[in-house]
Amino acid sequence: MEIKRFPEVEAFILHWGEMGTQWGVNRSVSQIHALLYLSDRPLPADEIVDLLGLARSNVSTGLKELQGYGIIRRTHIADDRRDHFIAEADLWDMLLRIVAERKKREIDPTVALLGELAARAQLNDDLPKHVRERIGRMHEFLGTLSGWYEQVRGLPKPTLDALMKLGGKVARFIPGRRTPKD
Amino acid sequence: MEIKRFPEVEAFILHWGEMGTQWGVNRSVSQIHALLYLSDRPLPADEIVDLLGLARSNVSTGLKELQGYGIIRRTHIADDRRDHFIAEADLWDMLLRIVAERKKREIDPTVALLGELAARAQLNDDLPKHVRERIGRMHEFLGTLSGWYEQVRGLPKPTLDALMKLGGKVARFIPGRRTPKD
DNA sequence: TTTAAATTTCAGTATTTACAGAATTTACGG
DNA sequence: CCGTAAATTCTGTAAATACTGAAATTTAAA
Repeated sequence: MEIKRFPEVEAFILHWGEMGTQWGVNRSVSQIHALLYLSDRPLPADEIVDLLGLARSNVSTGLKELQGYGIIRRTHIADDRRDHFIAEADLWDMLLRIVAERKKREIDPTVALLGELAARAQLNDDLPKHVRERIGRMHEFLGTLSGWYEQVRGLPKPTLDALMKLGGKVARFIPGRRTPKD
Repeated sequence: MEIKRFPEVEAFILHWGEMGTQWGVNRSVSQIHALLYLSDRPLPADEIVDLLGLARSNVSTGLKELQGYGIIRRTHIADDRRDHFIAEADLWDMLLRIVAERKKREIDPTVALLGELAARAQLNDDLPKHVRERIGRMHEFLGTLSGWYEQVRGLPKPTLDALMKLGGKVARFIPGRRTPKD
């Protein structure tokens, strides 16, 4: 408790906030997330307001956004009407959820659009061939990447850890590879 | 040529621009990138100005930013003083460069900061144990992820393609795995 | 139910970011 | 070198985004 008083905590929260803005996430939202990540107990909105110096309404919106990502959840504390919030503590879970949500919001619609464009491009004979080809290639690339993520997302955490450690060495196991050196 | 006249091209550029903003990239910058991606010949800044309806200054800045990412390059055309620009056509190259640059700009500094904080946290006895632990865990996680990317980035494109196709099946090859089903 | 606390929505304001146009610098051809 | 075209930097303005405080709504305990 009184977690915010420590300069290390302060620094972490400020940096996480800046980080967020660079990736198109509202600064308040990522600060709230940082605070909850470092807290070992669920915090009510009021307390977040006090600790971060934000307006209550702002915190409310931020909490909703973080719940949308699925990286914080509401809990309840005995003899307290207020909602309390706690962050996902497992970093794999956190990352996989964030990526999944951004994929859903941004990549999936993009793939869908590219699919339509590619289809329309087939019918339009005026369209230069290289345009048709490049839209098609982007469509396929993003689609493949999406499919790959869907699969990887389902792997158990220890497997993900192992794959990380393996790094570039996974290449060894690809069938029909020319040079099995690296 | 006259590439911009086609509705499919228009749609692609507009969508790519919106996409950019969602990831913290300036709309003009990503529109310029989209245009160059669809163009089969290098374009001078003037032409980009005309096609996208942006100010010359804005295009200049955007081109510099894209060069910073390493996903467009300057070329020269015979009997033309002006710089011309062409986009990386290979999508693996494009993606790997973008991720590498964002890693350099955002992740690496974060890992560095977390390292300092973790070190400072060791000395500060007042700091709650769980805070120390969580900062440390985040540090390690992002560090591992970074190292993994450095390795994967170096793999040849066909290998990357193969890994994509393999999807979750790579898990099979992890040594000492309990259940080799999926 | 009633009432009060808790939360969310909304509308106005502030801040940040993007952009255009002017001014300046750089690079090239003569 | 000199003059001109091209490119960049800079400054003020416009647009988008974030944020607050007040009002409205929801929730839950009495």
